[in-house]
Amino acid sequence: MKIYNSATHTKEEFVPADPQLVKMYTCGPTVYHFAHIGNLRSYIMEDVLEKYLRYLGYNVKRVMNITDVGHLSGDNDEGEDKMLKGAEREHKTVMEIAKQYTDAFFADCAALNIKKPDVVDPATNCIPDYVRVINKLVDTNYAYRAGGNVYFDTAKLKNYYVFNDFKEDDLAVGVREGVEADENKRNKNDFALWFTKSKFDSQALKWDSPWGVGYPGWHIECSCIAMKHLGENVDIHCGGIDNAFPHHTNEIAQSEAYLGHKWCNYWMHVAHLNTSDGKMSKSKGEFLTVSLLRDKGYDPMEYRFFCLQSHYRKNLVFTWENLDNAKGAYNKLVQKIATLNPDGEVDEEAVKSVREKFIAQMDNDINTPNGVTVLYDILKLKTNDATKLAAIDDVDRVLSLDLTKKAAEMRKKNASAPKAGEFSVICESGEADESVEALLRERQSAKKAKDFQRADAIRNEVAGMGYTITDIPGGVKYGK
RNA sequence: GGUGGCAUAGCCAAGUGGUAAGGCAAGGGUCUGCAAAACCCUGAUUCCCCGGUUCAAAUCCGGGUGCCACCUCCA
Repeated sequence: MKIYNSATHTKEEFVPADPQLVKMYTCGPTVYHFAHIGNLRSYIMEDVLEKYLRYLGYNVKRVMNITDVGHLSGDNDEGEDKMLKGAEREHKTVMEIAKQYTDAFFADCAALNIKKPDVVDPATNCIPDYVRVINKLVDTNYAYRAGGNVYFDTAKLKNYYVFNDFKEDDLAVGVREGVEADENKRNKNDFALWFTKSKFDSQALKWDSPWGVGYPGWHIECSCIAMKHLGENVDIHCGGIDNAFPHHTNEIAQSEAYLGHKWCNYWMHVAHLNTSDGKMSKSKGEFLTVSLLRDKGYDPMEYRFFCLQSHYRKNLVFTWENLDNAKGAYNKLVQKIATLNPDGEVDEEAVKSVREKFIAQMDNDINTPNGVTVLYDILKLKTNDATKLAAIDDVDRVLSLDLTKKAAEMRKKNASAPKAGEFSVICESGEADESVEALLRERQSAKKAKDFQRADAIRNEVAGMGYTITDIPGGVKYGK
């Protein structure tokens, strides 16, 4: 498999250090609020990567952190910790907030068929690891104490800027308003490993350490949690593109300074889901969550399909119109699959050749748009339906779009349809409505009597109530 | 200001030197009392612009233009 490695800016053949086991690390969410669907885009694409590696026969150990400490809040920064801010907003403790939104995050993931990583570890669970690593960094002079805090000295590294060709002098500090340079830092991009004093003193969770009571910096979390569960090297580290600098850059700096050797071989960064006016955020515009999508009548699978139709390294613009486009395409696809007859013998050779085609596409830097196209190729195949269904199931182990499951549901719904000789009224979605059904029966009588004016009038009336109706052989379907 | 990325039909989107996949929408047809659904058919002389390399460029090179991201935290 070839994958684009942000660290080298090229597509490279993926070769794990241990051919039997891929060690994968993913930056997890900060659990101070619900995830928005842009956050979830990254996790969907990383889920595809993980499942694809398994599909290829690798064992995968995937680790994810949960950030529940030590995170500055974003815009409107008044010097508060994000977690604390969430707690104040909802009149709960920080730990309650962490639990609530961790659960909400994994519920969203489940709805989107994102597999839970093999190991999930909250940052607050790993304090001794941070202390051990920071201690060594201080001993080896990679870190220094200043103003009560411990900082990493980026000048000690030959190649600090891994992902971007930055020159330190050109970097603007405090590009946005309200951010002041930290006087304690020796170099512009030195970062805190441990705080005992910061511009805000309201941090709720604090721990004892050799440098005083305080809490860890954000970057040290991921390095230590990765080392705790994956050992001294990581094959592939994933995250949103916004994390490349400084977060991942800092992870590399501290990990390699601590270990004394190369730490992670491949870096996968997922581009952003934007709205028409830029980066999606929780505070700007509509707060787009999985539950909002559901409230608006979208199935989470439709959103997953929307994401898969686009390449992970390309910005994707979210508009309701674009989502409708994906919704239509997804449902049309399921509908086609629902017409396939599952009885019959599977042609294993044909499934194998579909598999090869799918691998050829996905091997090229996880090309999911082409992976999805394979589904359409399958439907056009000159083979029996059972074979097509088997091929779809095989590919869907990676895409996880619940295709045959949804198709079976649809088939079942259609099976409850009209019995011969009588006229059936079938409610497709929403609550069955007696008055609508009576109207539809009246429409049928009108049609029989060739009173089409009356029949159309009834259709308009029912449409006015928010229903769409579809005539089918022997009956009529209606739904919201 | 610096750095990185992107620019392909109404929309989503693949394609990294050999003459523009796929999907959605739209239009036409079949079917239907009319619709809807389903099925069939129809799309870019051209890939942001201008130069260059080459027998051959959407693909490579140079120069523009536009958009996005990062440089406080963010997926």
